[in-house]
Amino acid sequence: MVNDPFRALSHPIRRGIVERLAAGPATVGEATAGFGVSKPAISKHLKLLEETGVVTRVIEGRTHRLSLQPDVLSEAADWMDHQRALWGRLFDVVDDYLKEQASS
Amino acid sequence: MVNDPFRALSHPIRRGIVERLAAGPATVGEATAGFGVSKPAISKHLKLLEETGVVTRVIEGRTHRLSLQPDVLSEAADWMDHQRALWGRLFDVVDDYLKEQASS
DNA sequence: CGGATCATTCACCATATGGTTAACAGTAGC
DNA sequence: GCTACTGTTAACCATATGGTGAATGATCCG
Repeated sequence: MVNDPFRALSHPIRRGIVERLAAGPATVGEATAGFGVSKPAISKHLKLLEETGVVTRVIEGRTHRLSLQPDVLSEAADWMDHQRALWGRLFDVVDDYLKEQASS
Repeated sequence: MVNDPFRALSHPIRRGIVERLAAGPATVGEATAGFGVSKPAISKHLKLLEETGVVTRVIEGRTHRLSLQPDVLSEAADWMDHQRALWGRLFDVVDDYLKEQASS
């Protein structure tokens, strides 16, 4: 995981931004309104989202248009799916283990 | 997202631990061998995994048995799935947008 | 030109994260 | 009891993260 999308998603404000961009591209103002932090704070979150490749930016005049980069997020989604497939079989294993403990 | 599983997954060593525990419960030694960091470093990662609820620990004699807590990871997996469902429709939107730009 | 708007960078601060070595605590086994 | 083993805690350090107010850059519009 070169770009570490999980690092990008490890802060609630950044997840909020991703949620809004999942509905389609938006400007910085649109994508980040109402988080209750200052603009420099927002700028830093956007910088990290860009560095990790989760978001791309196109400057249009004085506004910046942000877009989600699905490929990078898919890395994270795929990893999660893979793990879930494995731990799905785990419920039984844990069950067995607990029963074994209870009977000993 | 109270326990912030994404925070737990934001470090490669912690993801490595989760990957191993996805195959079933293991002791600290088993789950964390070969990461090339000291034992205190491992202890800290485990502490965070426990605090976020991703991993639970049962002390058995002098070893600690670690287990994955699927519910907490499911929160993250579900969020990712939800976002993916949304951004899946986005490919077309982005396509349209790029075409519009190219033709203007 | 001059002001309003969108957003960033600068300088600064506090806390979190990630790592180390050394010491400690508990358990197992001879 | 003593030693080996499993793992944590303590003390420390460097860097990253997350926030602020003030200043700056760039564009749009009257």
